[in-house]
Amino acid sequence: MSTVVIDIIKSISNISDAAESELTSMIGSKFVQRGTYLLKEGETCSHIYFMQFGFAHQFKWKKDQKISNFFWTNNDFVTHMISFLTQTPCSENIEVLKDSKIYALSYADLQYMYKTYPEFNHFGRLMLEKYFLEIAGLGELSKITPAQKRYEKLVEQRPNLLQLATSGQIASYLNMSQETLSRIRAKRP
Amino acid sequence: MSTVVIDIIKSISNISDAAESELTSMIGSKFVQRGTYLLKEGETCSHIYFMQFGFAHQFKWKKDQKISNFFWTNNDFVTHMISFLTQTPCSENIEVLKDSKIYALSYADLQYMYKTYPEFNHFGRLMLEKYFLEIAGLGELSKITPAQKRYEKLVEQRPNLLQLATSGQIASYLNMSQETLSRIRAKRP
DNA sequence: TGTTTTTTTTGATAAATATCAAAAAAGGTT
DNA sequence: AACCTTTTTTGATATTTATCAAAAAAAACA
Repeated sequence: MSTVVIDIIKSISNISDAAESELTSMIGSKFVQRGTYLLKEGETCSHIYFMQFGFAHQFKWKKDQKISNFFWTNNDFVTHMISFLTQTPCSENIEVLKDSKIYALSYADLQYMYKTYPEFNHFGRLMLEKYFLEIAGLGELSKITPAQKRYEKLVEQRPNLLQLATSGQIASYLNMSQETLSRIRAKRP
Repeated sequence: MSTVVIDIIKSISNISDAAESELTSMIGSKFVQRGTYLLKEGETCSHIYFMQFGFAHQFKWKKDQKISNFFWTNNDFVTHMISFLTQTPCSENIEVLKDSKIYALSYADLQYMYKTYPEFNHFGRLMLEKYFLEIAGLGELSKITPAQKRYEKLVEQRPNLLQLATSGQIASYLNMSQETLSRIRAKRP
């Protein structure tokens, strides 16, 4: 019995039949609806998720507004990596924004896999590399000034985000008010 | 013959004698002087460095000014991780800011180690985790507004940086002009 | 110690962007 | 289609911060 996520894992790294069998029993798949929280601020991130399809973001409350930090979509590994690695509480939320199919692996199970099947560290390393590249270039983006260049960079680097996120989410991600984003978009159609 | 960096690696992960012996012959140590570039924009990052002691930053040119993105100091792994992982050119520079002692491991040698000694992936995973935590929270920091809160957060999160970096470097890191930083500092002594 | 050079601070002004408020447009619902 | 709700746009103003210029302070050097 092979799930999509096991196939993904096997495409990243060879694992033994024994490891595959254990993993299969550990990894739960589920459909999650828009609006579901995978993580709330104050909690310690207990799982790493693989998003087969869907859309989610990490955000922080600022007054009564959600400020998006990252977005994840098809074939992304989703987690609050700092909280997950250090097993300490985080101050962000992860919310599913479109109905999604995800697979979940708990921190404890992952540690068990590393310990029991040392060769699984190869997968762990590559997963971390993939996650790293997913979220890379974020610090860079928010430093660009003025606001218009920030938007242009986003259009260049993550055009698909423009289809998936609302303009309020994009504005918060780009660290500008919704009105400023609207004005930037009005300028060059 | 054991160097400091081999001891560090062994403290992170057990490696076999054969792996240790090969590693020792691969890893070159050197004293690098203030002003030395470990990476220049346009280049592909070929090495991962371990900084035994010293101080370095990653920066980008903006007009004729250096804008700092990260800082590294004692016991940090230093590299342009995106360029290193993808082996593609980067648009940033890594410059040593204080005389430092570093150890260098090339991308090719690291890949050889992963391939020849699969258990070395355990170290690779933990090194990546450590690097990840070093640079974490950057995207977050630069989104905070107003400028004063950004500074306060830095004081709280990386107080040692205030001793190591010049105020021009800190201002560029916090995405504000040197004058603004000066005014913020004048307010609360 | 005095002199030069660099860095930091201060002041005045300009530019970018946020905020508030209202109008317009777009989407949903019956 | 008509109505309601939400989102987006537009306008006016206020605030934040950058920029430019000069003074003051600190550091480097003779």
